[in-house]
Amino acid sequence: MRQLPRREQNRLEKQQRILGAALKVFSQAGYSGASMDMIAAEAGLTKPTLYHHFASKTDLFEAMMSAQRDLILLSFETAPESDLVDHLHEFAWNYADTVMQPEFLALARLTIGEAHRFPDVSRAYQASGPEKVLAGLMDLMQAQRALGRLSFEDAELVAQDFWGLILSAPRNRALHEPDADISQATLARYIENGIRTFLRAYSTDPATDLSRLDAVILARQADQQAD
Amino acid sequence: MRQLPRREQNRLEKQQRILGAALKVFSQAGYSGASMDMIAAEAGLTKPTLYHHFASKTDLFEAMMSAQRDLILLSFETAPESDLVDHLHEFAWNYADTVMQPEFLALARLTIGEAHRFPDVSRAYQASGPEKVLAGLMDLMQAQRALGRLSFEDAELVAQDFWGLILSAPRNRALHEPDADISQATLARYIENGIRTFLRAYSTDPATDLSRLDAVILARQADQQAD
Amino acid sequence: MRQLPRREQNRLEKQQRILGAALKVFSQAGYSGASMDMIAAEAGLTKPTLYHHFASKTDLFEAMMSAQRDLILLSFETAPESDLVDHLHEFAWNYADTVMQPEFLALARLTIGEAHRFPDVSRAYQASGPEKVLAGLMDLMQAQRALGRLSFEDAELVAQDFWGLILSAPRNRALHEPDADISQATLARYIENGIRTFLRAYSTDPATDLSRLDAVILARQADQQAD
Amino acid sequence: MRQLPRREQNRLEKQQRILGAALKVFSQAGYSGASMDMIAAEAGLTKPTLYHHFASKTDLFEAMMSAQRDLILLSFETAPESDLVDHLHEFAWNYADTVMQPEFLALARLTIGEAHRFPDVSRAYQASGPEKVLAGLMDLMQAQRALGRLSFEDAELVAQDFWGLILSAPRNRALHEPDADISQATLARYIENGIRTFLRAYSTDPATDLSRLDAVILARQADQQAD
DNA sequence: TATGAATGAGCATTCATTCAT
DNA sequence: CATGAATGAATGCTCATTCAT
Repeated sequence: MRQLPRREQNRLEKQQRILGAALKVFSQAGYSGASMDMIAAEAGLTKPTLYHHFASKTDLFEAMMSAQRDLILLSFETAPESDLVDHLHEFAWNYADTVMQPEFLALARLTIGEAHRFPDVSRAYQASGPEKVLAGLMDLMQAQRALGRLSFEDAELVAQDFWGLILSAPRNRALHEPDADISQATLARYIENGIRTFLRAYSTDPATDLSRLDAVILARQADQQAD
Repeated sequence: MRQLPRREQNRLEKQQRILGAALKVFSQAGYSGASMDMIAAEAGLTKPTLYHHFASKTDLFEAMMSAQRDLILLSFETAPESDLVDHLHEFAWNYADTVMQPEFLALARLTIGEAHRFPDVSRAYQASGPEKVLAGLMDLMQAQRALGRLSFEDAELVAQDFWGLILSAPRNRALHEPDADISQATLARYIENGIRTFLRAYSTDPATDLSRLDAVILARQADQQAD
Repeated sequence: MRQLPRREQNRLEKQQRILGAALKVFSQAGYSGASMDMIAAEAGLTKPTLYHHFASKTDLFEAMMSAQRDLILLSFETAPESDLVDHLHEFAWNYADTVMQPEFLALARLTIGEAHRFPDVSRAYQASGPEKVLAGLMDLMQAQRALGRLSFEDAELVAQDFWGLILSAPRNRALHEPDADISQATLARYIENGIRTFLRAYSTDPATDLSRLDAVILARQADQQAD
Repeated sequence: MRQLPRREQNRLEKQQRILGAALKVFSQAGYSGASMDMIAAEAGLTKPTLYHHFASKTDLFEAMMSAQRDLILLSFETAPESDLVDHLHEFAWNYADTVMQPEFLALARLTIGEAHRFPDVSRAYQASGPEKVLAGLMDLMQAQRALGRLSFEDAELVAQDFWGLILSAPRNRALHEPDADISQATLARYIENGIRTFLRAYSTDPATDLSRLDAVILARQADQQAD
């Protein structure tokens, strides 16, 4: 398909390797704590070669962030489900699985920690990550309202309620405790409770939806044990 | 009351000054980006004097964090209200006013950004901040359940739902965008919506409580305009 | 006439371009301050191409200096005048116009500044510039002595007196103040005074020659205004 | 007399040592060619200590130049002589002995070579060196005119004539050839010829003055051999 | 107890030069 | 022939930390 000349391909490969090393080192040490030497060593090349590809430390940082942003965007491709509960459940887990990955959390810590130094980077990250998700959630909510399954006025607030209910607690803990890997069980506890609370507040038929939720949860548990 | 010898008092005063300077500089530049020179200059003394009081940069960082933690604890003394809605509303605003202050946010960014380097500090911060709040919220929830005003099973999850509903959205945005000062009006939008959602999900008498909420909100608005 | 194969011609053309770029960059930044990157960029080619033509930075510097020396030699072709005063006046202006050009001065500053590092280059420059001029001046002086117009013993000293009288002051200033462009009027002041002093000291008929000088000066002024 | 606290004295001593090292290294290698490491090594201390005393390379360069300028000013304290010929002779040798010293020449080469990069330094050097001398010379000339010994109109031009006659030739050669140490005999040849030419052009009684000059020259030669 | 001065190690960045293509 | 990419060695400058006073 793509037929790049070998030169160009080599170049891109190497840039990719540098960006990967930068992600790793910056994530672990922060912007100031990371040194170009560390990144070069991690990428397996010398410092001048690094500078051959990226003109400065800030440039490298911004390029790495920008590249990560593109990856984030790829991560949020939800397969839409027709049923309300299926849809919410699917969305929640899809998002949680993405966002709770260690690399993702490390990146978020980095962005937050360097927000003062790189306000633009931080804003851009926010725009292409969380705000993108919010937009997806709003679509979901409005679709379900159109089907008569949800009842609300302000789609944005509803979307944010949903996010806050399912993920804010574990993500906050994960942000502050880098070593604590939060188990799938713990995650399930928050997510399932969050959906339940959400349904009680917004569903037009909470009783049916809550028992449907129990079924979906059981199905998922069975699925997991099969693996 | 205080009967410290003048020597000791001087010493404490100076330490306080150093810790203040450290907070300011670390918040703005991060741990690695901050230099002992900057902190000494900000505190108006020389570097060796700094080292006389704190043995190393890490020590100073940890001492500053510890001191801040104590201040955080002081901040969360809620005046309990008898009525459910009053109580939730009071709690939400009390907490929001504390937690959304610029210095508080800067500190949170710092903790999160340095979580890799100082896992203990970060965990301790978490324990004395958010977890303390959570405990308070759980008490509140259980008291209201005892009065028959709320209906739920797991107090911890309910407390976390409440927190996620009222503050996760604006706090997240504030963490990523250090310059965006979030207006009281915006904050009110999230908080009021959060309480409403919460009542719909957990109140034993949502209709009454929601109209009570409207009244409380109006009262607050009147209060604000009086100032 | 020129029957070089096109290859060779191309090669020489490129070398010329490199030498021009080197002159410009070295003049502005000095030897150490200039980088091969800057020179390559100025010449519009890549570094390895540069190294293909010149084996090292020192080589390039020396080649450039050598080339400039050849240009200097071309510059001093005086049209001899029969009359003493005409001859001195002509010579003085011819020389001044050459030597006070910005590029010439920049080159002189470069040679002097790098005299420690490149003593041979500096000596060679001296030999093909100033010493060449001095030789020409000595011829002039001896010719005029043969005609009975000048009276002296040591031709070299007389030649040097002449040079010191007409140009040492403005050239010294120009060497130290690269931005001060010395006007034609200022130059005229020094040159005319220098010739006058010279005639008073060495002419066999000062009165006649001095009034002749006034006439020549007026003629020149008229000439200038005609342009 | 001077009673500086030992601290301050130590500090000044060390600064002096640094400035001396800077003079040496900058003179030999030029501004760009000199490194802070070389200067620190020459001064017998470490780089950070250097930076403790001078905030940057440019600062150090400028401070060194400024210090040298002060030394230059000290060098030109002529003991005035009553007789015209004595006075000129005395002045010429006093000036030549100062200006032809190797360190002085090295500094002049440095200033000229870096004139592009440090125009202010170069101008300041010019102002406190050559222009100071010129002013002294003008005073001398005017005093002698008042005594009826010289005849001229423009004192500045006369002063510059004198300078150009006695020193421009050897100084120019010395600037371009750092290794060629110009002998006292050579210097004498230029100086004595220069004064002679000057007297022929400006003295009101050239015959008397020229024979007086011969006497002065012989006296000097006798003096030299006595040493 | 507080300070000015010192230092070894490290930092981002650049340089002259070389090599595979 | 010309180029993009690579590198070892500096370069200017800063840092956390220590010591003499």
